[in-house]
Amino acid sequence: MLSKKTKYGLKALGYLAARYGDGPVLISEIAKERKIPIKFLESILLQLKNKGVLESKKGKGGGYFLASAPKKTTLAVAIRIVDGPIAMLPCVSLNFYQKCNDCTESTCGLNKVMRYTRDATLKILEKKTLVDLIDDDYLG
Amino acid sequence: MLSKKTKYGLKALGYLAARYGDGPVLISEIAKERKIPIKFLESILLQLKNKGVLESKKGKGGGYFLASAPKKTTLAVAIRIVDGPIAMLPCVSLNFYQKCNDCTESTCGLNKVMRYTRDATLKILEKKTLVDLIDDDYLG
DNA sequence: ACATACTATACTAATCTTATAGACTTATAG
DNA sequence: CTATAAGTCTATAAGATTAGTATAGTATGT
Repeated sequence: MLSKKTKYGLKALGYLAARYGDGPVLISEIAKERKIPIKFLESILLQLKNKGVLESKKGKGGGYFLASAPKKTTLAVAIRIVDGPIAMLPCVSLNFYQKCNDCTESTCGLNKVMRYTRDATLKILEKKTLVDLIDDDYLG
Repeated sequence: MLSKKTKYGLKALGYLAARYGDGPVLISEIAKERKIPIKFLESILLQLKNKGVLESKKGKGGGYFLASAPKKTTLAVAIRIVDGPIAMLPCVSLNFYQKCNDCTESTCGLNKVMRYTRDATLKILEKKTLVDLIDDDYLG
């Protein structure tokens, strides 16, 4: 399961994707519209900014906005920033790999199945982008 | 990510699948062979027994063994018992569903993507069984 | 009886999750 | 040039979960 933090992050990204091109959006607006605790949201957005997905503008008229077009950021990238590994086990993670110290990966049945599952998941999450997070009822 | 507990559980199931038909297998043997803390493993096996995946025999000559042929138990079933939901969000979980209180699921972009991802994952985990957990180097 | 082996309950330390609070910095409007 | 809006940074903390340990109990086979 994704953490609530990650869910909040994705919700916020969806909102910013829908508002892409409108200039900076207030944290408070996102928090209110998506029902996310504002202080919690602040740290999530900051994290996404530090990783280059978002940009921000300080001061009056400031806020957050996507660093690039919504279709440029995949969900795999977004999830990895906030949640960490996408794979079900460290020993099959591409970006957060950690060696199994209790088995031989080349012969491990579990490893094989989990690699297979990871590939299926990534096939989707690396194709889907922030565009796909925009709600159906959004009227821009 | 799956919890270590779940990984241990799957490892143990893989071991018992390889030993299917051999009669009861000692917890201590599984623990040693798969390098799992024995007391922790005990609770995992018990949980799998209570859910009908395993059976046990007490006393001398006792131990754990699969309740049915390895191919009869899917990984989806095993994972749900030890780890809980397979889906990435409660609002798209089939077995552990919880309503989203902050959005309308029918129009939510995130919901749609996560349902799609869940389906891809389940397509695999409901087809793969304990047979697939048997290590390549197992010589029965 | 006695050793073996699973069962049950309780406990704990560490970590992660989900926040909240407050001081600080920067930028714009007027 | 200053008041104020708005993001940034640091610290704190309750609560839940994870990963494991300890201890005593119950059933079984010889």
